[in-house]
Formats: sequence, C-alpha cells, structure tokens
Amino acid sequence: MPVDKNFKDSIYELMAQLPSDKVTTYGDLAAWAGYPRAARIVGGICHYGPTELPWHRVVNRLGDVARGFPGGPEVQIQLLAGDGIECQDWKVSDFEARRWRFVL
DNA sequence: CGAGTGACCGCAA
DNA sequence: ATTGCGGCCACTC
Repeated sequence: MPVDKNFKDSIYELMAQLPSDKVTTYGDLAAWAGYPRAARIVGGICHYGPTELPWHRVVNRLGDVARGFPGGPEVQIQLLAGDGIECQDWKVSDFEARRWRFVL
C-alpha cells in the first residue's frame, strides 16, 4: 500500500525528517508528497496543523519567509536564527545552499 | 453537505 | 521586470 496516507500526512512525515540545520520550501514538500501543484495547501497545513513541527524552517520558493506568519517575518527569521540559520532582508542567507533535498 | 478561504507555485500577457 | 489568473488539497463556516 503505497501512499495510502493523505497529502497532509505525507507532509508531516517529510517535516519530521527535515534536519534542524536546513530549510525547505512549500512547493518541494508538496512535490515530494505527490502533489507538485498543491503547494498552497502546504501553507494551509502550517496554519491549521500543529505547531510542534518546525514550520519556521519552511519558506517559499524564493527563500523569502512566509507573509502571513503570526507576528510577522521577523518572528520566523528569529526562529531560524535560533536554529543556526542566518537570514537577511527577510530572506534566508544561502537559501539554496541550505535547501533540503531528498535526492542528491 | 456546499461554498469560501488560505502561510503557494507556475505560466501568460 | 511586474501583474494577473488558474490550480491544487485541507480546513472552517
């Protein structure tokens, strides 16, 4: 039974494997989950899903922090800095270099 | 149960 | 380069 899990469930699994010193994007998570076009719901999952997962390590395709994040982008940047990830101008420094990848 | 919303992405003009 | 539009799935009203 391949992927009997729902889209949301798959996202959680991916997030659980996301290293603390790396970041990822909504579109990538969606694509790895099996829905490359469902990046929107990924952000929705962040909003409705539990905050136990490191959602702050997830940014948009441009490496920019989320726009609707509670409190503002400063909060997300602060959280990223707490994990050892530096940011600049509301964007992750060396975002592509820190971008998490499944297949290398 | 139906309709609307949402922390996005990709393409077209 | 910027703006506009559609599409995807899950959650709320």
